[in-house]
Amino acid sequence: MNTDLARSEVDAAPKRPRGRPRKTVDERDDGNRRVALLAAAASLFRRQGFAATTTRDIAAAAGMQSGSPFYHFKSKDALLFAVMESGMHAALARQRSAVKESGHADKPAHAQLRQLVQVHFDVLLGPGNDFVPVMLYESRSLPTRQRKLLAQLISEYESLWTPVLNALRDSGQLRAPVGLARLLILGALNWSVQWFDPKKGASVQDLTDAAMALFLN
Amino acid sequence: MNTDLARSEVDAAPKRPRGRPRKTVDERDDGNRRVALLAAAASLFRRQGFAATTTRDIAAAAGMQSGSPFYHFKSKDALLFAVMESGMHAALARQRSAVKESGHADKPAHAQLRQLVQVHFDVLLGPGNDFVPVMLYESRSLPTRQRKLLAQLISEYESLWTPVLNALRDSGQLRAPVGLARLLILGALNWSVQWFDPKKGASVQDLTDAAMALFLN
DNA sequence: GTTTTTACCAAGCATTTGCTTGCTAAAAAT
DNA sequence: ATTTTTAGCAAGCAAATGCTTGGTAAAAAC
Repeated sequence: MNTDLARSEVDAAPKRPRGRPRKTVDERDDGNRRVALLAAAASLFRRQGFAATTTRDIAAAAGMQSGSPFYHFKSKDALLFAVMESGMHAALARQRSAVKESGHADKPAHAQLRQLVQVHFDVLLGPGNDFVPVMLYESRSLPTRQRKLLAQLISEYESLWTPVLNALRDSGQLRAPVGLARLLILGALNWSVQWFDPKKGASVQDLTDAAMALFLN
Repeated sequence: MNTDLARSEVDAAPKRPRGRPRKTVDERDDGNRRVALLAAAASLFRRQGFAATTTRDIAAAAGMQSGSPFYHFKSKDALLFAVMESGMHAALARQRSAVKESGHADKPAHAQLRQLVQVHFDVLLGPGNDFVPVMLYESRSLPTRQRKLLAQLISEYESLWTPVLNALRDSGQLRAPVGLARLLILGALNWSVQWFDPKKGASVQDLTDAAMALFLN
């Protein structure tokens, strides 16, 4: 019947929730429950993977009964897509504003790369940032159509890197071909999701320094 | 009752299969069916992920009925572990013999790293090499105990890289701290599983060249 | 003050899934 | 020639899973 991804996504600006409040009257707060579902799903998808996470798990983590998530999302797939899309939009926004700042003062290319790398690490490893890792590691679970929508966003994200890498290549600080260099660099960063542990020594700053030292002359 | 991982794994050297042959008498060949199951599982686990692959899928891909894989493997988990372990053993063997060759003639450190990188790419991207990618991307689906067994093998694998990286660091060709450099480099290589397409331009040689140019001065 | 909408819950249906059981025929061992 | 082992098949069970349905109390709209 309804081919939309979410049932309450028709209007872009979500209305205040008007239904039964969670516990007390003053606890209700704009779209809270939907956001709680997204966060719970992101966390579980990241830890266990999409296929190994049940909609019951997600409902329980958000303090709901097993059928209730389907009021907010049309299907489990739609929930996955919403997690990925919102993560990707947030990442794009952060990276764009960072590029604008660091590009504005006409900083050297290596400083712009450092900025891209640092924000990227933070998007992947910052506390509560499960959305982008889910996108990186679970996109094979998406139906083709939605995967294409995401590919568009990913391509926009990558296009922020290309001019900076081109400049570094021209100035001799980057010696690999730009296309492959971008894939290898992003791979090195993305893989950090597998091993990074904030309680275990290194910080995001350390990672950024090491990456810059590794990639540039 | 039986806590072994596989039912027909008690003796290390597998006997000739003596049961009903698949189609004709001359088709039976040492452990063929078990190996066929492993290959089918590896391929499906890689394409769809472990949790999204059913034991029926695997049986069908190996030309069996749905219950038959459980004659060869105690559980779906055991099948996954067998795929990973065998992939890791093969990778270790290939890398060890490569290191022995390139270390024997006292080659310079950068040539040794090139050898490591090239073999690593080949283990990940070579035709029919699904086993190691499955290990890299599905190990979260393993029970803790078996994950620890694998961690041991991974650590052996990484220990092949450390002396080479140390030499490069000492000679000034590698400027990042060795520990983080190893993680970042392996990440860059491992991520290639996500984007590499042999029909689409680059070869494993190209990748190796680009990686060397990127990581070393 | 009445009506409508929202945000769920309680129960359950249909299907899928991992795995088991009882059996069988060919091959190997004796 | 007889016995034992191997490599399955055919059928199905119990649990888990995605999702639906009918209802309901609180809040919002009128």
